Amino acid sequence: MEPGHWSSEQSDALRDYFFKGLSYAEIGRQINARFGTAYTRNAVVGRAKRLGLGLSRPERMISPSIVPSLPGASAPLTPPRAAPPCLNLPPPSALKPANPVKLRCVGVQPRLIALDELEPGDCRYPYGGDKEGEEINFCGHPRQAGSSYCTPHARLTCGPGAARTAAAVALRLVSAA
DNA sequence: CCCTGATTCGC
DNA sequence: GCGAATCAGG
Repeated sequence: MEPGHWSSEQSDALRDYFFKGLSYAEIGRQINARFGTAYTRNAVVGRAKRLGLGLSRPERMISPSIVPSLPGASAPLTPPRAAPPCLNLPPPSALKPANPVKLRCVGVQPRLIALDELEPGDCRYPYGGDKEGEEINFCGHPRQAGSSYCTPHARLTCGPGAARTAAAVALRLVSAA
């Protein structure tokens, strides 16, 4: 895939991901993973803005700016998501305090390759298998050289004190090509 | 420190 | 038009 020109597929994917609410970085990773491209989040952002997506967004993370809150009378509209009561509050007690391997990788679309279908070079990040006896599938995205995981999962796995050298990053680009 | 989005600037 | 560099906030 020759960079420099966004295909309709990629633009569509970009729109889709963006509309879905994914962040630019996640969109970039997704598109990169799906199309084998190497778009950075900047590229995604720039493309999105030029594409006109920058204007279409009900509300983003823009919080501090113009708050038309007038003192006195200001409640013309009721809160959109006015959930009746707050009864179903899942206190920590009911929830599992231990969240050992809860995936934070939002936006990563695992192919959920079974073990026997898993090919060498596929990311071995486990999906499922939370319960004993359940089948464990794997991410299946192109894994990075020297790692058993793809880029997003490698980031997740190597949180503290993991060997993340600049060479690995460089290799990533090479292997991705 | 990490992340995020948004803009600017050079190609 | 494209993307990296850069800025600015969380």
